[in-house]
Amino acid sequence: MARDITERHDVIPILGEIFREYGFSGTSLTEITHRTGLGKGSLYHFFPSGKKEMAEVVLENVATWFEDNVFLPLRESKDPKTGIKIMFKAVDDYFYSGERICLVGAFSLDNTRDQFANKVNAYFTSWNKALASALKRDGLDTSQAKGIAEDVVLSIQGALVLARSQDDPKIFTRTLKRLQKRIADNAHE
Amino acid sequence: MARDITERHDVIPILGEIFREYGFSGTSLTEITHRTGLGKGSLYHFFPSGKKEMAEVVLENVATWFEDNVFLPLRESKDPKTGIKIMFKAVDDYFYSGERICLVGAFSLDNTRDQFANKVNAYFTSWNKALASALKRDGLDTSQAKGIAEDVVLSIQGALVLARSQDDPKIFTRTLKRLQKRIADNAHE
DNA sequence: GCATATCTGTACCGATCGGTACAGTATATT
DNA sequence: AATATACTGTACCGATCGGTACAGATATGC
Repeated sequence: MARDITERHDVIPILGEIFREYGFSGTSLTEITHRTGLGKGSLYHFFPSGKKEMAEVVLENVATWFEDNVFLPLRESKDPKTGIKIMFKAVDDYFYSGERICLVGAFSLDNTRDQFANKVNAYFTSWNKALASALKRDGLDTSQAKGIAEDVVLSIQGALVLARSQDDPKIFTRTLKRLQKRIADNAHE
Repeated sequence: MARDITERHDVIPILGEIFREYGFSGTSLTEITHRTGLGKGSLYHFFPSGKKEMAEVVLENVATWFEDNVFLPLRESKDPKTGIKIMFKAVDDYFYSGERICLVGAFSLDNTRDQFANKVNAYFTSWNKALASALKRDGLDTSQAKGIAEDVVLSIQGALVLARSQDDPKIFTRTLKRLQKRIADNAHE
């Protein structure tokens, strides 16, 4: 036996960055072998079903990260305001203040959308619901909470697209601030 | 001589839809020959530089459509409110009320971003500036106008991403309404 | 109707795609 | 040390990639 799971685990973040850069169809195994330092032999040992499995694992990895660091605090923080604060901090960290794009967002525009539809859909749904629940516990009525949650989630995605296209990460950080203010303004009405 | 430019012109919208569906790297010439009904011979007659030229032409086509139907009204409508109204209507039409994604947005997340960076960048910059100018003429100060313009443009992009991922176009139409209301609320403050 | 220019189908190219086969090497267990 | 299991490098596969060459069809101008 050997390092087994550990090496596989180490490779996942690298795979994530590659898929982020090139998309699913744009990512070649050659690129993967170069960046990971692993030959095809190792790659197919760790991911017997090939490229698709790699993408699925990466997607799951992203999902659990957000579950632990974003959705859970939103749902279960004693003070919902704290949960929301944690969310914005985590999001800012995760996307390197706008220098990194959202893998899930990228996959949802690709034709890969069909192949990974469930996971992509679940990611955004979870986020939306978790945020809406926090907003409700903060005193907003259901429809208000849903509306603002949707607005926030979609603005974050849009900000990432725009920041990328303009090569200006500040668009992202500005947007995050604007959204936090919007939530604060809506809360004490 | 023959139909010449006319046929080439007819093919562009089809190319646009294909690139929208598959992204740049995901689109194959085989798919293009199938959907357009043109063989490689014709394709390379009309677009001597191949796939990249096709994408560039499509991108230019999108840009001029938005210039004519969105940016120009925003900049030059006598009543800025009318210009903004025209924008929202045109955007709703263009994206089939959320059933169609933004080609430019998709390209800005792909690795193709590097190849088409200028055009992608220009598209969003023009939109932003045109909308900000309309908002200023409507009485907002410069920084307010810039902020709201950015917010609107990025929200539209985000709404398209989310609508696609959730397979729910209503997210898009809802967002458009919300944005119009936000502009109206900000105007008479 | 003949010449000219425009278009198009087909066959083909080298390169690269994702994926497989498998012998060989490392690592652990006993 | 022997054996079993986990890993890895390499050679190779058929399919498809984007792109080219070019002969033949089609249309236009005169």
